[in-house]
Amino acid sequence: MLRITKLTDYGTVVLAHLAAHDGYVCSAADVATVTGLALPTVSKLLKLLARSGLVISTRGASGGYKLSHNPDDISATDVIDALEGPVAITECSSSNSHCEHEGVCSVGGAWRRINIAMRRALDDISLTDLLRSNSPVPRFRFAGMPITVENESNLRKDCSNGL
Amino acid sequence: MLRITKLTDYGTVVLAHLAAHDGYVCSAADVATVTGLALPTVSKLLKLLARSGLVISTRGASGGYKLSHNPDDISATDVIDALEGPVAITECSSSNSHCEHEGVCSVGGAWRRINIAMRRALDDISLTDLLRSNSPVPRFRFAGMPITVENESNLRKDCSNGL
DNA sequence: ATAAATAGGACTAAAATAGTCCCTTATTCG
DNA sequence: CGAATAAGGGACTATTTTAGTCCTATTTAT
Repeated sequence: MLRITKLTDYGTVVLAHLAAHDGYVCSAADVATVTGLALPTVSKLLKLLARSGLVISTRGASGGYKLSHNPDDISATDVIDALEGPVAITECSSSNSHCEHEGVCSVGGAWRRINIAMRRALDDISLTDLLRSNSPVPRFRFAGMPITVENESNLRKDCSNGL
Repeated sequence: MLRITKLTDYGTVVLAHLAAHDGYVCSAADVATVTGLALPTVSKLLKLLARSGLVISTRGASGGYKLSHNPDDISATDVIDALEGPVAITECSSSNSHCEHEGVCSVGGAWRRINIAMRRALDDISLTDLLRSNSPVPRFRFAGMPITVENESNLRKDCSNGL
């Protein structure tokens, strides 16, 4: 569970390479050679990353990619969203799906709430954090269920935003 | 991303039913009828939950299932582990797999560390929390990267334990 | 004995992921 | 200008994971 896809993992490697060459454009071929990943895969990754604005592309000869922001300003959530799209933790949690068991479901979106909370936690992890090799295990503290209940409209807004 | 499977979601519904009938054994058929889930599916879920010790089964006529512990003492991690098995956040993060890109991987298990941290956070969420309907979005605080680096043997222990 | 249950596993179908390839468009450089 | 380089977009296949069903064996109450 809580699995990120291989592609996201590779994506982080690719971003790491760009971060290491801050400011300089690198072609997909360069990245593939250095990272040892297959070119078509790197190509696909960079296209996705470019589309979501994490990297800036330059077309044509001597073109390539570079990070659009400082690694400190790219969050783990950004990377995941770019490469896995807005996916929900459960079927029912995506805003426009309707669960056939809604009538009898006694879970009531608990997992969805957890997912929202996790995403918020991941917002605070930057690409820099991800790259700091041998960094220790981060700490997420479960700060409990707040007293104030967020109203449903807030939840939905979160969901449509890619939870 | 961070998706739990449908089965885990259903599993929570099933556990909710058992929690609501605390102490009494319920047959898979009962649970299926009340929850509206298909019997074969409920059956499969309960078998898995029994195998991992979350529920206790009684065989034979008038047999069935009941929770093995108080809902307060069953964590979200328990449920996930029971139904999805020890799955790693990335390929490389499972202890006995070897990543073909290890030599050039500059990510160095960052996602794995995040996964470990998340699991720890989920340890603090109980089945009771999950069932409290309309409960607010929980809060996980990213408490940062600790100064003290956990040594590798500790990490491995965590991993083999299903990270 | 018989009926009611779980245990275990095999099996099929559906969905998500991974990975590759082809063609188009833009840009540089000779 | 034209050739080479590189990204953009999308289609497509294969693989893996997940979902869901079914069959047979075993256990236990009546």
